[in-house]
Amino acid sequence: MGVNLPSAEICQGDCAQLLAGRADDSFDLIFTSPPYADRRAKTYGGIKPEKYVEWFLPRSEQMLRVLKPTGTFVLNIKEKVEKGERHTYVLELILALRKQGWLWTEEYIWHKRNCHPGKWPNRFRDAWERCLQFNKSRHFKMNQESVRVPMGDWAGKRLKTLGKNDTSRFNSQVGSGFGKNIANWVGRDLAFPSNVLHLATECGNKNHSAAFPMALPQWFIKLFTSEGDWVLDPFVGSGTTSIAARELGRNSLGIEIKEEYCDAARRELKRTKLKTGAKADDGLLFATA
Amino acid sequence: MGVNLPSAEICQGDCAQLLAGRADDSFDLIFTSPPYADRRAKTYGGIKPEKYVEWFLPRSEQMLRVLKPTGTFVLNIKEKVEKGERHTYVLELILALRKQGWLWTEEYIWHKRNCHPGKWPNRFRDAWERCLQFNKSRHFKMNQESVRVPMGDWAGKRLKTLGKNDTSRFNSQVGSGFGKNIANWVGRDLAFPSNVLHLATECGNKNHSAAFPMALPQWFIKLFTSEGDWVLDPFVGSGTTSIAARELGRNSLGIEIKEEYCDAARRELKRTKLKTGAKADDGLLFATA
DNA sequence: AGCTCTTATGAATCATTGA
DNA sequence: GTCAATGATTCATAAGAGC
Repeated sequence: MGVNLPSAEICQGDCAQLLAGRADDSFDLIFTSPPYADRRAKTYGGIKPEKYVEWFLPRSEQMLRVLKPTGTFVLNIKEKVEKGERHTYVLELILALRKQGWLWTEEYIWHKRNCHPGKWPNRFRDAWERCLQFNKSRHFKMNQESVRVPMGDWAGKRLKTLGKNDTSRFNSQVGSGFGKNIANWVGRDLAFPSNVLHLATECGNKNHSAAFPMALPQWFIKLFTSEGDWVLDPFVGSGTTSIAARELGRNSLGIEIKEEYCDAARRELKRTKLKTGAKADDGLLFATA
Repeated sequence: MGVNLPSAEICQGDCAQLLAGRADDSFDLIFTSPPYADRRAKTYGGIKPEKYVEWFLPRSEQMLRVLKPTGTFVLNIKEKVEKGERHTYVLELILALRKQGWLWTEEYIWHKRNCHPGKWPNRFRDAWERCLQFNKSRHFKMNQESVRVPMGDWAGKRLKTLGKNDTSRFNSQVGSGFGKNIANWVGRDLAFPSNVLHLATECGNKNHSAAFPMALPQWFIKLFTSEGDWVLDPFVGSGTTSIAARELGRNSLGIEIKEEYCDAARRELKRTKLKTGAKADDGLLFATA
């Protein structure tokens, strides 16, 4: 039993230390939402915005080491407002991570469909967060097909009768067959998404208030890993990333410094739905540093 | 005639020089979409990404001077991809503008509902651009009520067609600036928007193909100015910002280096619909450097 | 007027080819 | 070797034509 089941490990401790004991090139995806500056003050000692980059770099250095060359690092983050201004520590972090050896491949926008209510005289509600994609190499794994979305009625109409536009564009090609081109569209009812994700925040969740909805790590896990791959979240909080990984058949390691969050994450993981025939806690490893 | 009409001036030349002749503290809003690095090579000589900040700063220095203390500067920009990475010149520009004395108040996201098609092995289509808000002081003018939208899914549809409909309905002048049809909604629940704007690019428009839809400057003009205020676009292109300003009863100065764009902007401005009784070209000033 | 269907095209990006 | 030009790929929207 459990041989083909994904393992899910939750470790209590600081990822700066815990990752040091892990092997090089062992994870396919790092997805995380680190404690934002000045948030969770009790947990990480309240990182000051001015010290944020300095605090982050030793941790991202370990992440760079344990990530496979074809792997991806997705950082969900948003700068806070201080004295009426957006703080610049996220911009500085991006520049610093590039200096550390990361490639800044892309910036996805998570559009929070239902963002926090509130009103201020000088700004509107903040309805988006950054999902920064970093890589070790330009040649990383990406399963675009796994996140395709239903298309408009464009394709069906288009295929009935080809417009002049298609014909003329096609004619500009030299020496390839018409059928080859149109074959891409036959039976196609799914379109590739863009770099803007529309996800509602999960509100009204009693026990654990996660920083992001399950759908967020799900999307990136599907996109950047395959079944059996390894997912790491060095600031796993209440375990959302680990649960998403487990449900998708990926192995995972979640690191969390706060004991209560670890407990919550482990509880939730045990309740995770698995394939028929598996015991709920097969493959679960709950080590403590 | 024309006493209460907004003036609209289009000047041909480089804003670095032309702004030098303008008075301090004379504009309420600067809205612009500068030539992106390596784009519009024929017009601006194709600014190299590495040189972008250096190229921009003398111009933004003038902007800082001519902006009123309560005014706002909105910069629509997006970094290009180079060798598989997002370039960092926009991040560096934000940091440099702060050093120059600007406050980075907010970053709005323009979500392009119809972004450019295409497929690549390592990224999805780019569906968003930055609208960076900068100020001279924490105490700037902001008319939040002017951009409220009805609650429910009607809001999305309304925003989508904001440009065209508002344009044709403006003659009916309602204090809200939305046009008469919005009057139907007076008394219903209006909600404040968030910092994510959902607007389609205007494609398939033969006469003037603007980099951004009319609705984009319209939104910021309503938000950050009142009737009779002064709007500046130092890279006005085909005149979209100036037209939006004029239709909303704001005075405007548009600067554009390329003669053909100036001509197009002037043509469009003459066609702009105004309040009843006004001659179409009342208040228009088409100076050439 | 209100539909449907046709057509054009947009601040794109990457791999390949040629200078 | 680097760098510039070209071709291939792709989808949401609006204008316009036709009914």
